[in-house]
Amino acid sequence: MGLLQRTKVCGELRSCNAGDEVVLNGWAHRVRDLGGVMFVDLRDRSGLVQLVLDPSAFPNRAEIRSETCLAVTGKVRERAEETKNPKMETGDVEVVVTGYTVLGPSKTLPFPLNDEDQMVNVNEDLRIKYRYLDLRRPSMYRRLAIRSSLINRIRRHMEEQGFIEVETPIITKSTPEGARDYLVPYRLEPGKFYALPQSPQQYKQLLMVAGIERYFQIAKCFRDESQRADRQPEFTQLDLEMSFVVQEDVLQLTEGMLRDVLNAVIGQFGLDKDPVETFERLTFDESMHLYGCDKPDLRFGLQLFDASDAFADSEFGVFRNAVESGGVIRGVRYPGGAGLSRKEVGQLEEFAREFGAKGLATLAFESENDVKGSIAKFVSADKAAELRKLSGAEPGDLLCMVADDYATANNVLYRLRLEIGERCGLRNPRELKFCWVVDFPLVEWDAEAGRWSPTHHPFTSPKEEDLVYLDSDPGRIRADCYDVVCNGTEMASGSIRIHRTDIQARIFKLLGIDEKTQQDRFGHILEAFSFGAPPHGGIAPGIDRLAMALTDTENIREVIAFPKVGNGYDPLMDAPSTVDAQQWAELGLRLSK
RNA sequence: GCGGGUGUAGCUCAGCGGUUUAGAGCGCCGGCCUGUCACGCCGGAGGCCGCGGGUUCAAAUCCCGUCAUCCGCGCCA
Repeated sequence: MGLLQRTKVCGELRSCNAGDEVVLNGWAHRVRDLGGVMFVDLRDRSGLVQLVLDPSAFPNRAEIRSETCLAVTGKVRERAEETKNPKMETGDVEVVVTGYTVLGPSKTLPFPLNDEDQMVNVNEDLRIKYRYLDLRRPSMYRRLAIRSSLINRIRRHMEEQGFIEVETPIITKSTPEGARDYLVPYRLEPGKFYALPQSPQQYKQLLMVAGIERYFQIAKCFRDESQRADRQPEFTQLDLEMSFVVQEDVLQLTEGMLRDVLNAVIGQFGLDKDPVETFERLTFDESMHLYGCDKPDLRFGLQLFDASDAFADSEFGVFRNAVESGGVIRGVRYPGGAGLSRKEVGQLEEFAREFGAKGLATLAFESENDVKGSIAKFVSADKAAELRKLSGAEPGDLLCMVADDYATANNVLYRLRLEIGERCGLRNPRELKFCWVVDFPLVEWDAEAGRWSPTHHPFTSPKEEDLVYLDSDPGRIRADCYDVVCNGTEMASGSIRIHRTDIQARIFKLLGIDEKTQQDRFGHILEAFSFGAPPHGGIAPGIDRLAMALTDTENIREVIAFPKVGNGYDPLMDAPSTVDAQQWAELGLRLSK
């Protein structure tokens, strides 16, 4: 007997189908055997519908258990009014079963699939080990469907804008700058390795030399670095590159694409999100000054304030010394924080210390002119008024201040601002607040290595007007480099690239990459640029992170079908795994132990 | 590499200022039940308390180590 194939899907059945003879395929989501009558909620990807079985007709009905895969024939019936279930989409009807076939019996499950409340706490490694079960949950299916729609709409939008998708190699060349590479041994010449791409960066620039002009790719990228809640060893980016453009062109195209696509997905799935609006723009310097970081969460204000001048002549030695030695006094306002207990303020200070603060000075505005807190005795009434003006503090607020070098103070206050925003519930969960951060510095000083290192990558174009600082003050050179930030998370990063070999040579020199290294690592691309390279630039938005933002998930694993756990291990496939002796031999490898 | 959390029944958790037989809910097995929709009722099985060592008359509980996992720092051009 062949497969009894469905004529309807579970989730589509309504009162108007009453009387229809139907065949359904799906899984037993819940089973309720009352003795004289048995109910089964049958689930397929469209939803649930209730089956009714007459026990006398089905003596083997006990074989229908949770997650048994079934083919069912039956007749749709409108339920009696008092037995309708308004909580179910299909709750007005039920299917009276005339026959069924068990397509696939199921063992007892390792965790319950029919209780989303309990599922939120199930061990992640267990969920991932049994991902094929985990993905049966409607909430997981929905996330994958949202991701699919996101990717499809991106592809459509990009093609409409004249881009073509080009696949670039997964097995390619190691580039030791930046993240650690995943390496693949080369069988024919032991000791040589391919690498998996950290991004298709060099290929897409070669495609510009190749005259493709508008390239994109839904690209898998690989980085062998330690994970976070929003970082996996392999992830997906919309990689794109354009020729004959300036920074503004890339910004316009990217913003238009993201807004169109995200708003369409929000509409299609009825997501709990307000439409994405025009992106704000901040320079890197502004962002650092106002928010202490290059990825500000703009869902709330609480901009940092700078009280260095106010405390330059302070009686408070710590502050005065900090300013005298070139540091800063910066702070953030904690709305309503004046009411915090001594212990709670201590916890805030502890929090600040974790990120490098030497201490946390606090000043509570109990009322208009009544200040308390760790530095209150050094703050005159005039100073208090000045601070109130600087910080925007109102009665009941607490000011948290840090004296340190600019970078450390910013880092501490960046984290503290987010913490305060969280505690005060200032984030609107419906909001996807996008912004551009532009004008990043080209290079930053790597104290450990004792040299300049690229903020983005070595092909990033410096702003022409800043090239005058190349020899005198490289840290002052700004780049045509830009990030998309949403709700405090970096969503995309891009730049205009260097297409002139003379400028590229000067940048390599600045970065301390000598002639030989240039040839070994980048010879192919440098030569390519000598054959009429067009000006070009691009960007790469992270698909996983966009999917996270849309689905309100805190963890990247929730939007990836088959993720790895924290140490890069895959409990489902049991990878990485050992390989047999012959494979070692073929690759000319042995363990040095 | 570092810091913090967690690890007890198939799942989620309680117990952890040492003590007799380690508990609950869900699930599972058996029985009853004709309108449930987290069905209900009765009964039952199920535990190297992550692993190793130590302290103690006595350890799930205290100490040390170790492994796994989660979150974060470093790292992620």
